[in-house]
This record gives sequence, C-alpha cells and structure tokens, in this order.
Amino acid sequence: MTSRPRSGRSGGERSPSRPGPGRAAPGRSVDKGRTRRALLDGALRLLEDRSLDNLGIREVTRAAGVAPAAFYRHFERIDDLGLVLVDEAFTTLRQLMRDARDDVDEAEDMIERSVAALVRHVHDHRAHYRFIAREQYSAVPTVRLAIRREIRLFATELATDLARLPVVDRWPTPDLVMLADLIVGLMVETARRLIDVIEENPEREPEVVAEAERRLRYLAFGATAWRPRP
Amino acid sequence: MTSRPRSGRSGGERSPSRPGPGRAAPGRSVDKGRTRRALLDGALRLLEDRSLDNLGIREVTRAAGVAPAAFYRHFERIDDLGLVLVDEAFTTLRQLMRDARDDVDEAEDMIERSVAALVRHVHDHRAHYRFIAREQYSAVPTVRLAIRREIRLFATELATDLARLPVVDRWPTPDLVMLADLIVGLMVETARRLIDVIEENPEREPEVVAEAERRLRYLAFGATAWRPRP
DNA sequence: TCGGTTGGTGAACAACTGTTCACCAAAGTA
DNA sequence: TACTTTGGTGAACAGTTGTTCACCAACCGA
Repeated sequence: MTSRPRSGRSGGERSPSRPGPGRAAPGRSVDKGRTRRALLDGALRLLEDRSLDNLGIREVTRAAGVAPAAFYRHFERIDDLGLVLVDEAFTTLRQLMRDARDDVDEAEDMIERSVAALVRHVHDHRAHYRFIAREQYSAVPTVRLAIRREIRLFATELATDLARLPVVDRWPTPDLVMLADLIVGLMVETARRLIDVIEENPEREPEVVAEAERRLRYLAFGATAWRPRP
Repeated sequence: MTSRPRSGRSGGERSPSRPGPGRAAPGRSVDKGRTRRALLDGALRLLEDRSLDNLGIREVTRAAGVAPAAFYRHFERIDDLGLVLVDEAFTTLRQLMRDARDDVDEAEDMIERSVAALVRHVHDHRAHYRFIAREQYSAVPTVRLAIRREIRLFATELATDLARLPVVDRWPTPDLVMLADLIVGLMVETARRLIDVIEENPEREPEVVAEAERRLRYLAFGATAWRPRP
C-alpha cells in the first residue's frame, strides 16, 4: 500500500443511478428537498464510524450521490449539517418523552416502561443516537454545546415531571434537578450501552436492560432515604 | 479564502530551533526517547481541539518539530500513539487511587477527600483527562475499547474497596459492582465538567465540586435504603 | 578500530481535500 | 409569454495527506 486518504473509501465512483457523463437528462432533479435529505442521510451513515470533525464535505456528497458543490446549496459548513442532525435527534426524543408522560402509573411500573420506551427508541433511531453519543464530547464546539444544551433542557423537563410523584413532590427545586440529572445521565449511559450491545452482542441486550432498571431502582430507593437541603 | 486543510494550522513552518535547511549539525540528536516524548506531547496538545481519528501523522510530527518519517520509528499507526496515551492516563489515575485508598476514615469525610483528590488530579493532568473524556466514545475502535476496559477495571477495583465499608460490606458482589459503576460514572462525568469549567468559567469550579459531592452523598444515602438482591 | 543497529533526515509519490466558478435546466412569478 | 430564482453540474485551484525510500550520523558492543 502506497497511499491512503484520511480514512477508508478510496474509490472514486459517483452513484449507480446517474445517466451519463455529460449534462444530459438530469430528469428527476429538484423534487423539493431531496438532495438535502440525501446529504443528511449520507452523513449519518458515514458518522457510524467517523467523527464529525473528520467528516469531509466531499465524502458526504459522494455518499449522497451528488456533486461536491451541491453541498453549499444547503449548508455553509459541516457544522451546520451537524446541528440539523442534533435537532432531528432531540425532536424525536422529545416526542418519546411526551408519549411516556401521558401514562404514568405506579413507580415500579414506570421504571420498566421508561426503559422499554428508551430501548424501542434506540432501536428505531440508532444512527441518530450513536451520533449524539459520540458528539456529546465532540471536538466541534458548536455541536457539543448544542447537545449539552438539549440534554440540560431535557433534564429540567424531567424535573417538572418528577415533581408530580409522591415522596419527591415536596423537595426543593435544586434537589429535584439533581435527581433529574442523575436519571438523564443514566439514560444516556444506557443508550450508549444499548448501541454497543446491539452491534456487538445482540443476545446480551436483556442484561443491559435489566441493569438499567436496577440502577434506576437504586436511584428511586435513594429518594426515600435522602433528606433534602441539608 | 480559497483553500484550507482539514482544519487549522496551514503554515508550513517547521520549528524555530532547527539549524538549517541542509543536514548540517543536528548536534543534540538521539537523547534516548526524546522524540517519542515530543510526539506524544505534540499529539496531546493537538488533541485539545481535535479528535483522534482526525489527527494526522504529519500534524503530529510538525507539532513535535520532527520529520514526518520519524513517526514510523516509534509507532505503526496513529492508534498506537493513542493507546500509549490511554495507558499513561490510567497509570496516573491508578496512582491517585492507591494514594486515596491508604487513608479512609469516616464516610462523609471520604467523599470530600475523594472529590478533592479528583479535582487536583484533573488540574494536574488536564490534557490526558480531556483526551480520555473525548475518546471514551471514540470513532477509533481500539482506543475506545482500551478506555472502556480500563474504566471497567477501575470500577471492579473500587468495588473491592467498597467492600470494606460499613453497610455495604454484606452486599453480594453484583450489587457492589453496580454501586461502584454508578460512582465511577459519576466521577467520569465530574471530570468532564471540571475540564469544561476550568476552561470556560474557572470561578464556578466550586459549584461543580459541591454538586459532585452532593451526588455522591445521594448515592451513599441510597445504600442505606437499598435492599440487595431482590 | 570496526561493523551493526538505532533514530533521525528530505524528497518524492499519487491521492484526496475544501472551495470557487461559469454554466444551465427546471420551477415559480409577472 | 418572458424573467428570476432555485438547485443542480463538472472543471479547476492550490494545498495537504500517508507512506516509502535511500541516505547518514551517532551510539553500541566486540
């Protein structure tokens, strides 16, 4: 081997579905935001084993089957694309939370249902979750900050939900926020473990789920012993 | 601007301290592992705002003030360098833990002392900690796995230490491991927050410290309410 | 003193990069 | 119908990349 780009995929092919080398018959071009979607999806696919700050514009356009210059019709830099992905990920996450909020019952049951909902969601949006997990500590500041902000927001929303539960309903806000932060941190960690286990040892997924439930239960027990604002 | 490398530092300068363009008078060359150290330090510096899978060999050698080919005298690929950094980081961390283990007193005091030790350590080895924090979910599999393994090892060591404390000393091992995992996760998260706060709002460091202590205390309270092996 | 090993050098290679440009087809608007 | 905007194209640019190579100076053991 004599030479190699920064990472894999050295081929120069474009896409199997474009007509010819000339500018003849683009045919089904515009179609609203199709190219934009293709760029996002291509990037998401590449980000499975690449970090955002190593994602090349040419790579993305190649993965989307589109000319390099087309990128600039939709984004100024690669960061902008990353921010859109962050937004997409947390929009669906918020949807999940809204669904889960509607049916809260007893605490024990709630833990199991919450974890199950998370598992389902990670399965359905794996690429987005992996992206978030990886870029949470990203070298790309704008994206890192955006993720941090969303997680913080998520935790405060959870805190207001917790305020409706017995035991903790009389805690002062800072204590509630702390508990919410602990729970969110646990959920994030669980999501990361799920992604790993899904790709490496799918048969061990139940262990991860059980462990997550156990930890959440531990936190719930803690709430019974905790004396707020010492 | 017409063109730009993958990221900053476009200049082609070498190093202010090398004699001339010819091969004249290298003078103080070999000196055992000096170049190797320079490569590691240069990489560590670059990794402050770059992720490992975007770290170029040429960048590293440039930062070390050394010819590109010199890299291959010490490492085969960039991953190998990363693995050495992981090793260095956890070696010093283990040292920290060994020191802390020698003087355990009462639980409350222990929490504060542990957090203080962590704070001191993060200050003293910031670059290493940031590297570990970032690459914990790295796109470079070997490094990611190495970090995960070290953290797991760290947690089991902590579990055996916990076994000497009151209350938990009669817990079955899995429960101890769970608690140790929770604590380690909290420590990792705290380290990350410390790094951020040190660089962005140094005056708010006490808040992060206090919050970490609070969370640890919460976990300790949880231990009093938890009934093992349900 | 000699021969080999270690660790450095600069030059060269092809490959890939981000970005700009003039150009053009289709869709929307008057 | 004509005109403008939108979103695509390929070619070109200079700059950077990983890796190999022959070469050489210093050190090491005999």
